[in-house]
Amino acid sequence: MSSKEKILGTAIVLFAQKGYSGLSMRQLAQAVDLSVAAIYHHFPDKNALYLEAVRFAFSDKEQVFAQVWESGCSAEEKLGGFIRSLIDVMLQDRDFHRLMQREIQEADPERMQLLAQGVFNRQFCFLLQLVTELAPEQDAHLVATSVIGLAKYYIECQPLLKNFPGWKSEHERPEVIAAHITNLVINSLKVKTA
Amino acid sequence: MSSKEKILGTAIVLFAQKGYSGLSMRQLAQAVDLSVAAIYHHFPDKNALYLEAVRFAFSDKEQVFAQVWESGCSAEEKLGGFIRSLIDVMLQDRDFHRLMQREIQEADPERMQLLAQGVFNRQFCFLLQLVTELAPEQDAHLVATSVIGLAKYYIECQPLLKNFPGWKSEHERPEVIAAHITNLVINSLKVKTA
DNA sequence: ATACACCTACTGAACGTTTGTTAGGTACAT
DNA sequence: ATGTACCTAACAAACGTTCAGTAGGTGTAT
Repeated sequence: MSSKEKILGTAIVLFAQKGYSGLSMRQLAQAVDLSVAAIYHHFPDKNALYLEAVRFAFSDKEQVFAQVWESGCSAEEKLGGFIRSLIDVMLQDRDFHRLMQREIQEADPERMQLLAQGVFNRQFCFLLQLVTELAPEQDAHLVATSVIGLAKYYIECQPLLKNFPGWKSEHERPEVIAAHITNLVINSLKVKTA
Repeated sequence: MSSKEKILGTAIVLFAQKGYSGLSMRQLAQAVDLSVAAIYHHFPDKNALYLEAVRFAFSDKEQVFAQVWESGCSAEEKLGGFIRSLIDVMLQDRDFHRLMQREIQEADPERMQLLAQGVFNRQFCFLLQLVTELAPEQDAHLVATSVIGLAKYYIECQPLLKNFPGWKSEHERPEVIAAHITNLVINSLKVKTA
């Protein structure tokens, strides 16, 4: 692995942990066992490094969902598979997820467009298509958004949710969360809406 | 309004905007038109100021929902009213909402407990009760969580969602979001689950 | 083969600025 | 006179950034 890749990989983890202004170039340099100036040899400044790290983290998430769409399952099963994959990706790559969260929080319009078009567009379109197939009379965008929102919330709010009454340990198992969301959405789609 | 309250009120807004390490004591001092030392007269250090600001922001959200629970509506209508209030609160007090998000992101277990018990407990219990009433055979915690998660996601991801295909401008109107979520959940509850 | 030029990857030390924090003092209440 | 609220000015430390320099590899002319 090249130094540049090592810097980017480490930067993802540390930016996700500490945020942009929370991570100093010296801390990053120490973490990759290089001098500060060596980082400046590879990147013009801190901001460019951050942006490249975000892009770097985005670059390998496409193929996880491909097998869901390409499977010969029914539309309902595909929806279940997608939800399960979504949760798995978020749970496995928590650094990526946290970086995402920070990006969304900052809500820079330009970067939001980059994110939507450059990263998630394919998956969202597939999901949109699936929802339309399952319930043509519903607002597909709203439903698709709900699917993603539900999955996202369960992952990121788990530390908080644990402290509410009614919580069970099975609620942190991905298959339980996925099954609940899938049920919720599919049941809702079965009922004709005004 | 006392200086201390002015400091806390401004700190909430600025911490929400820039994060803990993103806001310097000098910036805060300038924003409240005081010297840095004056802030240190009221608070021992930056961390204590932050914690007190978070508590300060938490202190006035209880009564918004009271009228929903105390209304003589049906359970279904109450759920709709709760969801609508939830969205309104989040939209109106975006600083509070962003501070919350940052807290959740940091996920300090101790603070999560403080949040759950000291701030949201009453509302969550009411919601739990409502869900149990509407669908006794379902996992009330999971359903209640879904309600909150859906509302939260729509608010915080709107800048991203705008860039996906199928988005309509009506999707940012609180009554549309509330109606969609209410429909989704109520429809789902009507169907008996395995 | 060898000297020279040139490249990339990197270092150590320093630049000026900003950071959190504090000491000492003033103005004005009680 | 005692305390509260605030100031200016300074502290050391950490910050992003730059600069001169070096070690090692590669290609080229002699």
